[in-house]
Amino acid sequence: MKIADKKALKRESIIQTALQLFSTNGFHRTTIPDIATKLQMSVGNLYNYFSSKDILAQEIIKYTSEALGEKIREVNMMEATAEEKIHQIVTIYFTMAKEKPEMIEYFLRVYLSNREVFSDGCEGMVCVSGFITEIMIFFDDCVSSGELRNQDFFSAFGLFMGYLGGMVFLKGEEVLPKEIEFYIDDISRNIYNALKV
Amino acid sequence: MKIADKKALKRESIIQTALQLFSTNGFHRTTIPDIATKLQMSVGNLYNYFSSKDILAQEIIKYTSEALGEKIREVNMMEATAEEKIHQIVTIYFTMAKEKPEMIEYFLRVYLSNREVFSDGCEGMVCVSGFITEIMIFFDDCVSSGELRNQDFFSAFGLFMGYLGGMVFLKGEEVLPKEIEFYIDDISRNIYNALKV
Amino acid sequence: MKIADKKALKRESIIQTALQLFSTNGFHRTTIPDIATKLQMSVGNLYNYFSSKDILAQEIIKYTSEALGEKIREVNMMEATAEEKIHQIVTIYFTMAKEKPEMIEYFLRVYLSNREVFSDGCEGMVCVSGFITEIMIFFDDCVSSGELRNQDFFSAFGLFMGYLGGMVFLKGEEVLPKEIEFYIDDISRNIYNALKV
Amino acid sequence: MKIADKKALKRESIIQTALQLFSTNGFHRTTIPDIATKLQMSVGNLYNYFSSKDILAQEIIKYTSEALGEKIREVNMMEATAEEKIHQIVTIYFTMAKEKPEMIEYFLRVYLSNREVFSDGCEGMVCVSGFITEIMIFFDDCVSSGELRNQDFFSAFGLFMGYLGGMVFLKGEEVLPKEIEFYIDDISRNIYNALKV
DNA sequence: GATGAATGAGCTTTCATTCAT
DNA sequence: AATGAATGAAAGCTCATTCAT
Repeated sequence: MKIADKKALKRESIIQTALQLFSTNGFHRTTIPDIATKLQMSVGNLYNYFSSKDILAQEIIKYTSEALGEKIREVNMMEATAEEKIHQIVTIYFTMAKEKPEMIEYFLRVYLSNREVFSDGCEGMVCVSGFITEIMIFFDDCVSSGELRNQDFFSAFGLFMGYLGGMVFLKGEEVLPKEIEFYIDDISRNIYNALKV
Repeated sequence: MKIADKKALKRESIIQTALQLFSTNGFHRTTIPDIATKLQMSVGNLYNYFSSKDILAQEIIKYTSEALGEKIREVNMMEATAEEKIHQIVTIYFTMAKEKPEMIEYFLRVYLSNREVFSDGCEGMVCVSGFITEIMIFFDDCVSSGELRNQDFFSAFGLFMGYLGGMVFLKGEEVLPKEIEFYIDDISRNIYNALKV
Repeated sequence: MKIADKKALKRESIIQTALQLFSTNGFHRTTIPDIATKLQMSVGNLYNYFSSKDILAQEIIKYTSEALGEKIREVNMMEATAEEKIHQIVTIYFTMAKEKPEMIEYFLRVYLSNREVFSDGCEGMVCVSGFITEIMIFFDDCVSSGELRNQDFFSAFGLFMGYLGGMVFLKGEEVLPKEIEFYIDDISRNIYNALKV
Repeated sequence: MKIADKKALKRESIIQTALQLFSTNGFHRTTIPDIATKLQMSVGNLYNYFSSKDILAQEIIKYTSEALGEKIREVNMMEATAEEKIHQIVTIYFTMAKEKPEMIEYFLRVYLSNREVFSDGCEGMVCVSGFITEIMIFFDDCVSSGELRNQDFFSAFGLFMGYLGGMVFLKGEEVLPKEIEFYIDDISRNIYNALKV
């Protein structure tokens, strides 16, 4: 294997390990030595891959945003009604929150919660464009097809993301009386009703 | 003035000053000396009023939750349709986010974002019950009157709070192309459509 | 009651309360507010009686030394053999350690353990002379009567006090397999054998 | 030199410096920056070797206990009568108290005097077992050989340690009219008389 | 590339003491 | 005499980052 490849591989393993630790314990409660220890590498060497803790956090959000965007892209490419697509997206989101929660937790617990960390390098939404772009495509497609009402994108985006994020937050707080999947149908219906023509 | 009153007054002035600093700079970036300096009091004396930084943060969220709950209570007591009430609540929320942003920012940037701080003393939603109770009353009333569909409370609550919180978050990130008031009508309509019978 | 008497009474109640708290929790772990709270008086007023925490500690050791000296004085006035008197003193010491442990604990845990506190005002043994004097009298009497060997006083004093203090320390550490009374006979005998002619 | 060796060496130099400062100035009057400054190292780095001030104090007592036990072990291996061995132990103890006083001072002024510090990690006598074990061996040997009376170990141990410790304490208080060596013969004799058959 | 010892500013919290009332 | 709010220096500890090896 080429050296560049090895480096890329290690880079990704750092991202994944840090993603998990940050999601589980929070950004400030996770130290660079924690991450290095879990990776069985030295702190000094970790700094050869990411020049600061903040930069690492920023790379993780880009990575995560791409990965989530990828999932939505699959939905966008499906032949399906808007209603079905909404149901799909909600299902993906909640299933992920349940089975591989790191990414969504990272969004909620790290990205949204520690804005200082992202203020220099991820201004606006540049580090999450991978994900937002796909939502935008979904919305535009459904407006074009006449299934969803034409309205300001952010009104729709806020509904989608705020709603889903809020539910996962409530789940994290353990205040939801039922398992998160239980809410899929209700919520998909609410979103569809909100946005349909 | 009675001593007890003076103490209560000072207590409240601490809460308000800390609320502002925490909202603006974040919990971890605000130090106890920062708060004391702004209040022109000594660090030690501040600890006579709140026994730790975490406790202070918890008292602030209770205070804030009461204040927001109070606003919603007024809506609950109005004679109005569900649609009008939703519009009212959205208006209140966005107006507050614009004109007195500390409280809503505190919800988003301190309470939701630093769960460790609230995990011991504000488990579940006990410290925000003042606010949640009113939302619950609003929802129950509108279901009883046959205006809103009867569904799991959390499905509705997540929509409301996630949506509104998400929009204010986007505003904070300065990604919204328009002023926040611009979205009031769209969002009220979306929420009403989502929840109506 | 005269004012001076009332003051003396309050002074003594402060001494006794502080004695108990210092013995139980240690000098540094007991705060002036702790003492004031237990006495239901204000810290400011407490300072009207004792001008500093160190001064208070010094007054307590004088008080305690007098009280323990008083007990030994009673033994000194008894008609009894040296062996019997030794047994008496050991019994008094251990009984006290068991039933009213504050004073002996104060000796061990406060006086002996926080020398800085006593270095300015209780140099040498001036604050415990009440107690030492009686031990000295006991020893001189028994030497005069030909029952104990004539030796340097400190050789004898160190034996007595080190031995008894050491046993109570071991008791405090809960390493003694038996109750402290169990050791009275052995220890009295050892001391007597050590000192007899 | 290997890195591990260097680390062990530094660890020991920390122990010795801290031992000296704690003995001289007391545990609470010695700060971590004091120790670091004297060692010409940073506070943070000191914490790489000992995770807290309490842990450091505990490691010192183990180290000290081993060192003192070693000295007693040599006596235990001598061919000598009980009387001679007692004289040896007393001589060792007092010589040490005079010439390298840190260790014994540490026992008296740190270990015995700040029990809170040792209560979590050095319960009972686990951190001083190196020393106690040797005293126990000494005592058992002399009982087996018929030279000392068979009695509860703690009765004998308390005599030894309380007595010697008490004398060194008196020395520290500068109340002894003579140099400490002066008392060796008297005290050895007293101990022997106390314990002999 | 890899190591991990070293740095040191910065944090929260404590508490003896004072003093205006 | 009595109050207790106020002071502020000082402590233990953390951790992102550096750099000699």
